[in-house]
Amino acid sequence: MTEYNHKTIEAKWQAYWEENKIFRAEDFSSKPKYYCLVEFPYPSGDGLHVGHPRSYTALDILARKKRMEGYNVLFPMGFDSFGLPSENYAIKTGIHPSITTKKNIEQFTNQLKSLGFSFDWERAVSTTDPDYYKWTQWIFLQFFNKGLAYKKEMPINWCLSCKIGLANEEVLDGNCERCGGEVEKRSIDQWMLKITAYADKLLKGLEDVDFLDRIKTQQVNWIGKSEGAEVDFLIDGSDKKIRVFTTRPDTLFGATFMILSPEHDLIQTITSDEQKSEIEHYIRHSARKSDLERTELSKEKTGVFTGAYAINPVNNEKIPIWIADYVLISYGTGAIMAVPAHDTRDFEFAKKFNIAINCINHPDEQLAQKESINPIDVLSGNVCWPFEGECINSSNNRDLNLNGKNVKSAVKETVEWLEKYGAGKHAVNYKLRDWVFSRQRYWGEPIPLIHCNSCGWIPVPEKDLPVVLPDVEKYEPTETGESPLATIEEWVNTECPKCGGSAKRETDTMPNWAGSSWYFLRYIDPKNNSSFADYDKLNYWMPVDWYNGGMEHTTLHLLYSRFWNQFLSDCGYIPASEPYLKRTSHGMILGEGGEKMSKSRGNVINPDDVVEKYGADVFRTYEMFIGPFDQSASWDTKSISGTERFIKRIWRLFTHTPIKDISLNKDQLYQLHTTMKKVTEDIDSLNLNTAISQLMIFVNEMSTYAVIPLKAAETLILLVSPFAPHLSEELWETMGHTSSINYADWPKYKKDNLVKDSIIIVIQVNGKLRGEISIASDEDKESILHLAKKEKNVLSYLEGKTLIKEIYVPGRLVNFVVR
RNA sequence: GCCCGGGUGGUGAAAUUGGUAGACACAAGGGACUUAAAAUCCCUCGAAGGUAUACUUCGUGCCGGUUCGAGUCCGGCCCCGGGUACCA
Repeated sequence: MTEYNHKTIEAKWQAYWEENKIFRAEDFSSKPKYYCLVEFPYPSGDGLHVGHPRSYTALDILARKKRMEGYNVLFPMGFDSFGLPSENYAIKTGIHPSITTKKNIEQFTNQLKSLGFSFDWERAVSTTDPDYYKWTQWIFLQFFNKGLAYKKEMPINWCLSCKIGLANEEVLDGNCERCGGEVEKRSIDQWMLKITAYADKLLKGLEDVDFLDRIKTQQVNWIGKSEGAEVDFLIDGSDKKIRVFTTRPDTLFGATFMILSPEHDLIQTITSDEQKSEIEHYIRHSARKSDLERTELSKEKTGVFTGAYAINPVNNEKIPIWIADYVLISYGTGAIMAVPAHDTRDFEFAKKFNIAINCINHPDEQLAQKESINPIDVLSGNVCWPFEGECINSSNNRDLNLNGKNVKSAVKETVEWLEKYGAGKHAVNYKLRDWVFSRQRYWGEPIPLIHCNSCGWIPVPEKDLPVVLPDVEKYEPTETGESPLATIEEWVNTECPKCGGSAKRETDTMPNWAGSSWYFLRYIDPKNNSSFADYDKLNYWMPVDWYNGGMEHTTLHLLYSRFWNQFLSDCGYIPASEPYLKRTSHGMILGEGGEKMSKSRGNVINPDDVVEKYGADVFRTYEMFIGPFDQSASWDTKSISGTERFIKRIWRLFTHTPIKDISLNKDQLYQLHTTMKKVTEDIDSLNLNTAISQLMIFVNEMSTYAVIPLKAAETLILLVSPFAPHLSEELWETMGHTSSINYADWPKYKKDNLVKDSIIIVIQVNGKLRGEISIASDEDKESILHLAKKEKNVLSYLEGKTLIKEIYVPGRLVNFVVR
């Protein structure tokens, strides 16, 4: 037998798998289905990063094991190929993004194939493929038809020197990423998707799925549901009202002023003449502030008095109305009632501008002590108390008396009172905002709408989809901030599908998030021309059983794709409302120094080099052995030799030691079945580092055998096969098997074999280790205690002492408590 | 500030969820084979004391607690990483 040569072995089996379509997922198979999903990559010009295979290898291992366990596994791969780098490259070089994209996809495909992943390549999709984005556009039209897509004026990041709209990730520290120039906010009409209509459903859906807790928490926080009340304040000397949202209606008696956001539309109406110029100045000033400044300068509160007063509905007191930019137009109603005694931000503001602070909530004594706050200071208005307490000074002569009540019941009672007097109502608010779905860019899916002056916005008829991206010569957005598509007159000018009159196409394109919001559905039926995917096939495959991806996608991508799935499910196109049963996230692979890999740091590891030198099997095993899957890990070139030795040791074991069909002794059975159990369970929980270490233990053990029992050899190779599939296929074949190891039965351990003849019992005296004894595994408690007491070192600790207690933990230890 | 993770040898990490802390590896040191090197194999490897592979003490970020027994549970604190940011 020759030396281990990864190049010939890996090439041989990769070709075999492809020719024999070993990993093809079969629609409607009678086997139970299992849908394994990894996030598809953006095919960047840099090629595959060593971080990509971490997720792919882990789920590949799972997929391979599931196949061996008799599942019909769907494990697909595709490309999220719309993206800024291709477009920026086109702006620089004039090379069409589709050419760059095609080239990059080819490179990625080759790289992925060289790693031996068991993807069903026949189902590969690419979001830039018109056959794919036809359905992205179609889904958008479903949103439009259901009234969930609407146009609204929204700010974009505008680079003053490039004259181009920038994505948020292209703005670095308030400046343009490529020219370093100044970036300002500019408002333009943009398409929005009403994800807020699904806020509750997205929240509720989390109850039924198995996501890592921290992922659930992130989703919950992002949606940010808060309950409270909307309260109307009359404006003194006007018929207008200011509506505010508050989570603490119980503090209404402590409201001593109001604040409108600088963008609030009542400002012009209510501002007094003498305050007008100051107000206008403040509005202009805060509009010019970038997002960065708003947050950086967040410490110091600013604001201006409008000259107007509002009437507090619970006590009819006149309170001043201010404007301040710490109140955001995008949250709630863009206006607040300020209760400085019980809100830290309002407290800061009141202190700075000398506004009254009325304490109406007596701190809970215990809590106050914990927070080291003296209630006296709160009562006098010197310290803010935003926590739990008891209402004081909170009653009026119209049946509202909150005094003595805690926060919860006071909130309830106030809301009831407000509703009775028509001054407010129970309300719910979300941090989640509607999704800005327009980009003024070339390289994205065209939004399939046509604007007609007489009919308004009309969808492109389904038969005319996809609206294909036309060729352009220049990829830069225009002087006006419109998409480069706007300059192609023959494309823009079209007929109204409804009245036949002249009309114009929408020139905005969709964001990068669009294509990835439903790709897991297209894998199920990637060639379908009449619908995005066949219902029966969806019914067979969905939901995804296990979805793994990066932690960086656990808010937006996860939320967006759940939203699309829920929506399509509500429309009756998909059976299940939640797309993913289980979601995990892997940690990043960092450079050797523990820093992020980047060209500028010069610490980038190219997976091709590793495969060339060590082979795919070593690379895969190394990445799984590197550390706990959900935590980040630093690449360590030296450590690869550990897994390299492991792989080569298996090869040598099979090629240099005789393998005979002899039975295993009791100890060998114990070792084998312990390994079967550990590896099986560890793959199921993706604890792949410990699965590998158990395999190493077993291989080390087998190296001491003079003759290897056939059963042990076969079982080992089956257990290793998901990790090192090429090596395993090769050895499986040399052992005389004629069919692929991929469909061999996964080994099942027997409990009977997990017992050893003799075991070691540890003996402690007062909790300290003093000795150990070897006993038969069925030895009874009495004789174990008896033997333990006789152990010579233990004896010296028992002599002259009184035995108070004997503790026996079966199969583990004995502890004598003495005095 | 808030919400998550995490802190264990020189290094990456294990630890059956309260029961021998450091499995499995890397690095290091020593040895075997070899003309030599690579590869391979064997031994040592938390710290201190001790001739010792006897044994003892200390040791899982820090302080305290619960327990026969704590890396693991409870209370308080410090540091590191990620997410988020005036959300009323």
